Amino acid sequence: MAEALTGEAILAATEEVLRRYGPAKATVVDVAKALGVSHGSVYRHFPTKAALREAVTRRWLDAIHVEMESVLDENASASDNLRAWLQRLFDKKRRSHVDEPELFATFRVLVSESCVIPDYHIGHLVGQVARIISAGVETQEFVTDDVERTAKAVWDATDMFHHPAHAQEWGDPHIQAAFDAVVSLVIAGLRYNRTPSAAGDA
Amino acid sequence: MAEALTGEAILAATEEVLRRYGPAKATVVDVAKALGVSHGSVYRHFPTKAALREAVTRRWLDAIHVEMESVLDENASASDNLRAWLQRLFDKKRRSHVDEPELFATFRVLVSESCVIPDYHIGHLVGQVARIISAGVETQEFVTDDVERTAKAVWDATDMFHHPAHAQEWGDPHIQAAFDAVVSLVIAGLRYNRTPSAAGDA
DNA sequence: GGACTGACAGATATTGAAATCTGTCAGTCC
DNA sequence: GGACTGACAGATTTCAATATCTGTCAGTCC
Repeated sequence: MAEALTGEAILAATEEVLRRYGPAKATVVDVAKALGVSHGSVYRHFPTKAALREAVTRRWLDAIHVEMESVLDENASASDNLRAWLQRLFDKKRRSHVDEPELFATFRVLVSESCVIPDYHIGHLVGQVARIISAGVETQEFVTDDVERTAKAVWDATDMFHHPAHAQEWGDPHIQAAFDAVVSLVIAGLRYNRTPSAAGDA
Repeated sequence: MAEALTGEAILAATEEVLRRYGPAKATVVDVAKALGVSHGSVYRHFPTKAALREAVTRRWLDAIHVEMESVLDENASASDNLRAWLQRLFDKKRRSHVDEPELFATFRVLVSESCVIPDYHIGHLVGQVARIISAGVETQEFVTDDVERTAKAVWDATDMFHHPAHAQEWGDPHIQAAFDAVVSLVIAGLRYNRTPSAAGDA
């Protein structure tokens, strides 16, 4: 007998099968075949095909979360940190989409298959934005009375630069200019932001 | 013989067929059947099925453009005008999506089928935003050195409240709060906005 | 003579039978 | 005894035959 079948080995094989066949064709039988076991064995470690795919997706997203953490620079201004963080996220997604379109599409499908994964991913990244904004509020660079709410607004306002539904627009030669314009507008807004109830005054 | 077959009659029949059968099933033969003519006659007025669909779509979008014009109030502040305009657009799209999901989906498909229609639609609406911002700059309510560029940034920043790709999120009970937060952030940014080259200073 | 028809060729969509896949579980093997 | 197998039922997918649709055009009708 070879080494024992581990959840980790199954995850690696699943990712490989997904890369090779894409999300529509990758089957549990393929994964088992790649591992040289029967597909019944895979079900001993993961209750369903959906759970297996979700585990692969979560592992992939966690790597992105860690990478994004490393962008923050304690010595930089909050504006610069926010701009650099957003730029890094945009660059990562855009490059992934341009350089490996099939792989990008595969993970796009995987993320959208799950009900909890998108919330998990977005919640984590908005949390990072909130930390940047919070630091800016402490240095009085930014003004806001609700950091969480404002972080979500920044996330939403930059949506077209991270939401995969807009991936096709990321190839446009003017996309970087559009990104710069939105981020400048958002950062200007953070310097003097009010809640809607107080924002009507001219 | 009945009255002569007009382009207008064909457009009306096409819209009716699209409403009834949806974009995937609606055929030129159906349109001809609805008009009591052979499908060859339809091709005397429109060179292709795509051209026919595009004409229907353009007529539909033009009605929206006219409606949006009527939101502007010369006596209101630029902030109020911008907020009201964006809110109206959001309400229109959201209601259309919630009240008549099939019809909304149909026109969503029609718009995405054409290469020129989306640019036509977005160009027109961004032009209206530019006029609102321009008025705000004249009254010194807003600050920007490039109205067109800023108008596009406002459009992009509010993307998730008008782009049909986000329609499914419009049913979320918190969506209005998210809208308010983004619009407040954007309007705050318009009051003190700079180009990226000058935006790095803290 | 100009608006319309209807048959046609090639392209596209539909359908249902056959193949494959998911998830289960009694049984095998060390 | 616990990890694994492989046959199985029901659900899903594939594929090729069949039907329909698009766009054309010679011919019909007023």
